[in-house]
Amino acid sequence: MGRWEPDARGRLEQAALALYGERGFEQTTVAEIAARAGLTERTFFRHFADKREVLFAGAGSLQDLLVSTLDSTPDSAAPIDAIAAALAAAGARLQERREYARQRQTVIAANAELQERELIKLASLSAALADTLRRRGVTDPAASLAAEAGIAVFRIAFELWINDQRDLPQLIRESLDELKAVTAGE
Amino acid sequence: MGRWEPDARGRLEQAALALYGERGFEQTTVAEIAARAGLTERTFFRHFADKREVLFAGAGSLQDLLVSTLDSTPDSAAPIDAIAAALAAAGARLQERREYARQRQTVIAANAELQERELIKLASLSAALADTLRRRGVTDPAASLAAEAGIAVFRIAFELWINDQRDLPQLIRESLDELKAVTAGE
DNA sequence: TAAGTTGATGACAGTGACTGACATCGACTC
DNA sequence: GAGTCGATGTCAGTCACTGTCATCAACTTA
Repeated sequence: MGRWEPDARGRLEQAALALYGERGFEQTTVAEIAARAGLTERTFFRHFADKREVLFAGAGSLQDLLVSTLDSTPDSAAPIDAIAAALAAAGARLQERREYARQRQTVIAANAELQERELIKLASLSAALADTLRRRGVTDPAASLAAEAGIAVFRIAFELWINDQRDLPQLIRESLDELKAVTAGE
Repeated sequence: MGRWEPDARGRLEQAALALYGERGFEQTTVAEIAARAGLTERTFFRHFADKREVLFAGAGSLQDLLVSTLDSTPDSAAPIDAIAAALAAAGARLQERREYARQRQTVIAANAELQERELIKLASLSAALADTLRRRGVTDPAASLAAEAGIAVFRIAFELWINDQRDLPQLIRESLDELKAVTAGE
């Protein structure tokens, strides 16, 4: 056995989610999280840039999945449909950890600072999707708009999924159809 | 003359924007802002909830303008078009203080924390617009989607406006047309 | 196998954002 | 003239976050 218990990072993530759920984000100190994980406050900040980031560690891999799915979508698909397909794939991945996602979302919904962090992660996803579209030859502002609209669709569908029990990829497709109906103008 | 110089809040806003522009947001302490305004740190926090909020004091009145404009739009207009009209009105107001808006946006663009705050303000705008649509009888998720899509249109148009010299309400209308083209599916 | 290196962690002091409690004092009221 | 009020100042305290140096098991290399 090593000098330390393994997976310090994972223990910190678990301890943080548990404590944020029990007492709330603001009422939890980083020192308490670290203590529950058997570590010190200083070590927490070596693994996570700040107190919020511990809830968003998985965002990077989700973004990778989104981009690679979008990249492997045939160019024949319209940009907004290609994005929706990528979002549906990401949605399927999220759905595998429904209980975790729900618990995490409850914590985020209870705190404005965490919502801010979530919004900037979604904006980062949007930027990555727009970049990928541009590499496929989609010009701006169409690329940015398709990405932003896709993220909007995802947000709406995700919110429905948290409350209902329905299939997230399906909700994403339905939300996209709603958006198409809403924007079908003049 | 009163006991204190007038408009302490306004002086704090000016001092903060100037200092954030000169040295950057992180390199500026609240004590420095207060000193430049002839006040103390404690007084800063009586006027603004935190160090970021001093840049977002005008968000409330912009939201009021948006909502009242949307409220006075005839029900015959499609939801997305009513929202675009409200956004164009808000755009016209922003355009009256172009240089201020540009300076402020430069500061925000240079700092992730400020971008987070801006995103949650936009999300709040979106929620207010969706609420207003619901009061007009638009059902969800169409109301939320129209509001989110509208905010996406606004973001894209605003970014173009900062860089170009073109008319912001016009850019908003053009971005909406782009969105309609992008989402015109199958 | 002894010596050196590495990488994750601990210990500790320091800065700055933010808060609560209390004091101050000109303006305004009666 | 006494009392109240509202904006500000003062001060002590908590906690997020950072820089620096020490520790020590595992790994490397001669």
